[in-house]
Amino acid sequence: MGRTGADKAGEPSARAERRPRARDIAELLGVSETAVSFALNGRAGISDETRDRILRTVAEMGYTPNYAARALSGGGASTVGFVVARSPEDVGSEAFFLQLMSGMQAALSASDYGLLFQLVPDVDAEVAVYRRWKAENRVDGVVLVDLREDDPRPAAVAELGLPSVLAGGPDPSGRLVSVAIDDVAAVELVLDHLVDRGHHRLGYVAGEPHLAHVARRIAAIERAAPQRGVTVSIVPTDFSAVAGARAVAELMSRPQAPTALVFDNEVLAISGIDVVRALGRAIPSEVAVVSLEDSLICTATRPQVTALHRETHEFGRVVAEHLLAEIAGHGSPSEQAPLPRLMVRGSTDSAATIDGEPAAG
Amino acid sequence: MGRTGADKAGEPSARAERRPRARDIAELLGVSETAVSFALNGRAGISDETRDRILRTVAEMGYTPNYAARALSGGGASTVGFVVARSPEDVGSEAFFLQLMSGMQAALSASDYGLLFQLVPDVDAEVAVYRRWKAENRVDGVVLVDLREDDPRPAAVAELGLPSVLAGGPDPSGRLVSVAIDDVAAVELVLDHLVDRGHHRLGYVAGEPHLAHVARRIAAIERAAPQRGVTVSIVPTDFSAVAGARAVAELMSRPQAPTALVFDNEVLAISGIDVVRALGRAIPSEVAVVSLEDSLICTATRPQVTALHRETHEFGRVVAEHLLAEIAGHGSPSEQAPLPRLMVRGSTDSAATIDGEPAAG
DNA sequence: CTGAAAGCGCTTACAG
DNA sequence: CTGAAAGCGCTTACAG
Repeated sequence: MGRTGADKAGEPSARAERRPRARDIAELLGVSETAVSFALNGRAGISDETRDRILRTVAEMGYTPNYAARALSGGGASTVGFVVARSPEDVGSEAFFLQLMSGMQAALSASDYGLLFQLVPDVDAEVAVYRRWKAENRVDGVVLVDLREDDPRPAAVAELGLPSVLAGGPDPSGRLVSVAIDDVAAVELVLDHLVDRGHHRLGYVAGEPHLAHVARRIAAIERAAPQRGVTVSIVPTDFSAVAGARAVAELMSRPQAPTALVFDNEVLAISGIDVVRALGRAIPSEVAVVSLEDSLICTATRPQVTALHRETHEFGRVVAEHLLAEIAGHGSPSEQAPLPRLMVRGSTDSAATIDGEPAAG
Repeated sequence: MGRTGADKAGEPSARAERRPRARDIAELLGVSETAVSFALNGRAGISDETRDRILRTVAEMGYTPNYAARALSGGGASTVGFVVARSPEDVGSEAFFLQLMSGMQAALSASDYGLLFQLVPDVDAEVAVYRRWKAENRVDGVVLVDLREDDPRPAAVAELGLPSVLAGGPDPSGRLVSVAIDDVAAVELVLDHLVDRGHHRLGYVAGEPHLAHVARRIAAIERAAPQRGVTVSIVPTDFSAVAGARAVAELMSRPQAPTALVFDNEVLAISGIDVVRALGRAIPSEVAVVSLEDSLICTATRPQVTALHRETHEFGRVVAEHLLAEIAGHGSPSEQAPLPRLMVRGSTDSAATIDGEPAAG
């Protein structure tokens, strides 16, 4: 290997830029390898002066420890894992995941952490991945999403002793540290907006109710609607466009049909809008439409769709920072994500301007 | 560590499910650790019978080698790297990346490979990541996307000896193995469709021309249009909605305004459509619209947007398989991705049905 | 506070 | 064809 191998193979240059090792730093400074390791990992047992000298040299030489050696000897893996249990199609339609990952990156690369990504069919496979990663010391922690009822993951990561943060909590069992989303306040924002515009009969086309956040939204809307003198009919779906269309057809055929429809996400919303149109009802004058998720899709329709907008990139950054704190052992308390903003567009307000167009049109 | 540590800490169970090591297999079978390693890595030097016995036991026990130990001792890292050099916003709007990754996963997890993902601001940062990954033996290979002119990456991965595959080639320099996209045929598909519908004056709102695939599309359209008696005006943009709107405004103000507009992607298309509408031109009767990328966005507009549709998930799977072959040392020849299909929708054909709605409407 | 030594679990020359 | 040994670059008891 190393020199000999490189020379034999006639590689680029004789003084091939071999990375410095901890031992090189130690020899250079006349200290032990142990001292270098202690300095790097913030352990007690060396003088402040020695620590400073070492850290300064490390910074100068741009030394970073070999991750494989660390992982093998029980140190950290400098890697965070992110597993998503969805079918490829479901995942692909959600810009959410990529934005979340890119936000996580912002925090992770600042700390020289890598992000190991995996897509699996279900949460049991997800747990199996965690088990393997833990056994191999392959990741230092994981980010969880899409918590559902009877979810095996909180117990699994606890048993494995795998640091983790739930993106989009809270965890009802209270076991997971989370960056939570205040679905109650978010739903109230939507209701107030609709009540303002004179709506008192709502239809809510929900997602899969065994997902924790869907259940929370349903509970929130059931609680907030009566307080505002609003009646609401809730139809759960599997998030598919077909189910969304069917739900709207059913809602609109009722004797007291709703005057406003709230959709769990924008895919449901666009398929619902088609049905409303096919029934000959005008948007927003006869039926108002709101999506609880925002994306470019909401601005592609005419009228554009009023939607709750989250700063997902920032959300991801905060999640990753919590995880890093968790990994470092400073337990970070659960936190609330900033409240989403309601982007008021033409589907609830005919006076709204089209995004990206000058007010004059 | 190990037993002692676990016992002291009072962990779950005395017979904590310690993973088997290569040595355990060797002892069980009465062979040397070397033999196990050779069997696992398909190296010559052991009898077929020994190899079979080892492999059978390995399968029975579900043994997988510790990745960190392998990486440290110069074996593979069982990991593939994927770096995207874009701003977080640009990446988030492209379902393409997530679908590509999910397709790659399909091939990778079948071979127990992980996917290390990183987002960086530019290709120079990307090269720096490759350099570090290579020095640490952290990945066995990488997937490249978004090749541009004067791209430093082909030379860099070659110099580093880092196996790599270009998703969406070909590489004009011919250095990279690629899964290429036949932009010529794709563009011809679009032109034929438009000529069929009687269009002879085209406007092409292109992306950034220093991206290789954009340059290829521009060249293809410049070549194919005259062959069909079509004139085409090309306006490059930076892919932003604002630039798209400006391009359309400019094109439509020309004395001989185009009767059909082709957009490099759907984000450009939806902002272009707004401008066409604002000018009072009807789609598709006065101006036809085609997007060279498809997504849910194209089905959210009215009329829906005719678009070239790729099987990105399958594309990702093929890319990953090429990379695995590359890593294994069986150089895999470059390949062509299957031709995209043209999804004919209302923006070019008023008789087209709306996706997801029964023909009756 | 410091240093020499063992160990993590593999791979790979090298000698039989 | 096989086995004993060194080495990858760290971390961490353990003895000074």
